[in-house]
Amino acid sequence: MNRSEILIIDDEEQMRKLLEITLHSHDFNVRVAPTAKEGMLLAANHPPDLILLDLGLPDESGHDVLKKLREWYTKPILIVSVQNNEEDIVKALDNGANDYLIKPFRTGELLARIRSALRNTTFIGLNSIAEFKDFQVDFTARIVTKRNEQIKLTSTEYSLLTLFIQNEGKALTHNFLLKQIWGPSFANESQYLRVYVGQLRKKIEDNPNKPIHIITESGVGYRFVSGE
Amino acid sequence: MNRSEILIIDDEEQMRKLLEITLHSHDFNVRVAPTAKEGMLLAANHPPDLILLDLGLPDESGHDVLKKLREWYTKPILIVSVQNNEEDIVKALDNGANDYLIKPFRTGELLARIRSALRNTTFIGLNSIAEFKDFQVDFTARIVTKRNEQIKLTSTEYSLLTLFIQNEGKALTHNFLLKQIWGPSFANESQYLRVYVGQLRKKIEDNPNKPIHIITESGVGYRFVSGE
DNA sequence: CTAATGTTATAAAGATTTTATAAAATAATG
DNA sequence: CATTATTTTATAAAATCTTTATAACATTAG
Repeated sequence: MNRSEILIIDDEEQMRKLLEITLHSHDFNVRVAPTAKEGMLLAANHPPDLILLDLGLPDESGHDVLKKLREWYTKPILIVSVQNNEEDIVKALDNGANDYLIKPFRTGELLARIRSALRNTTFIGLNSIAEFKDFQVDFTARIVTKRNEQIKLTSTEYSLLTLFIQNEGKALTHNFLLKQIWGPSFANESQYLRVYVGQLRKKIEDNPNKPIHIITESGVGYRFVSGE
Repeated sequence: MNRSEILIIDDEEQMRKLLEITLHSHDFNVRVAPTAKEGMLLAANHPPDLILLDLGLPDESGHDVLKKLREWYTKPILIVSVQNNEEDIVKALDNGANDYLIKPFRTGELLARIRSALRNTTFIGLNSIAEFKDFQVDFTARIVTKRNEQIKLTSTEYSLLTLFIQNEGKALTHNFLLKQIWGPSFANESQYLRVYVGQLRKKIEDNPNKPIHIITESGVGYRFVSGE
């Protein structure tokens, strides 16, 4: 349940298949795109937890795709490329890539680098658990517990909660939350947020009518506070 | 200036020198340690912003050093090793290393990977706060505090206060304030301003009748002064 | 000094926007 | 196909913003 989503943007049929099978067998949900255009569209409409990006795409330079993604996408992007020259590597890393792997790569290493990158965004540690007065979140196991009872969150609810916890104390605008969870094209769908904040409150707040964790900032957005 | 500090733990004299010179010439502050023991001591006494760790140390396995460091050290650790086998790489990454470079490496790539690793951690927790004698504003969290009590401002009130603070000391005309907050078509609605200045004063001034921060400039507008 | 005029302050009523919630319709998943 | 999740719609409630009314204050002319 609640697997991390990975988007693969690569034009080689064989490579896509290999990656898809490998990742799927290691408990990731996988989406694939053979072109820059499709990749960016998929990312925008359904932001994944991590993107594997090939530099050699048929319709657009991978470097450009990287730049465009980084205008709004904040989670890890790993480059997977046959290019083994320093110029490409440095350029990609400086444009916001989190890692750069050269094809052909070792499967185990790829998986380890993916785990490492995912860990760094939730960044609290190797076995990270966020604890609050009345509930806790185990980021590595993706499990939310309230008073020792496990709570079932849908993947959207879980992403939203994670985003809130990562920005504890800060007021987050509707715009920001929508872009991060649903993608840039959903920036005006405030109603989505209301529905999901409501569902989250129902699940994690003792009294959903008087929330102590997810506070509404009228006209602005929401703020997560740990409470204590 | 504020350069990032990097700790190098490597037993090869030549490698240490090379890294030290390279990093120093790229505006990093560098400390070096030739052994695991010295490295961990240095890290503990003077935590750097990033650690470059060689796996082949004379006194202790690099993997063990990594594990021990990760018990408390949360910033990036980059492995630099001659070992090019998958087992070592996967083990290091899963033990909390942020990256793994194989010697000999390309200098430009190393620097780019260091920049990348630093980028992913440094943006956490740089918040700008404006402090005044009796109240303060945290712009990143959007929190206004008065004598340690949090104050609730509506979004218009907050915008107005922000605008005042940004132009501290200057007399701001009605026209300017109205245009900035409500837009150019509201330039004549001075009454709006009176209402909102009144509400702001009630919330941030000790004595709203004798304001010390938001001063009326009759016939002109208002002036925000820090007061001390 | 007093009245007249222009400016500012404050409370409160009315209008609008924003938010919460349930529930139905649609889509995705296994 | 059955189940679960997401999107969409509808409506009630809450919060905020706008507008009005009135009072207070200051300045200047007579």
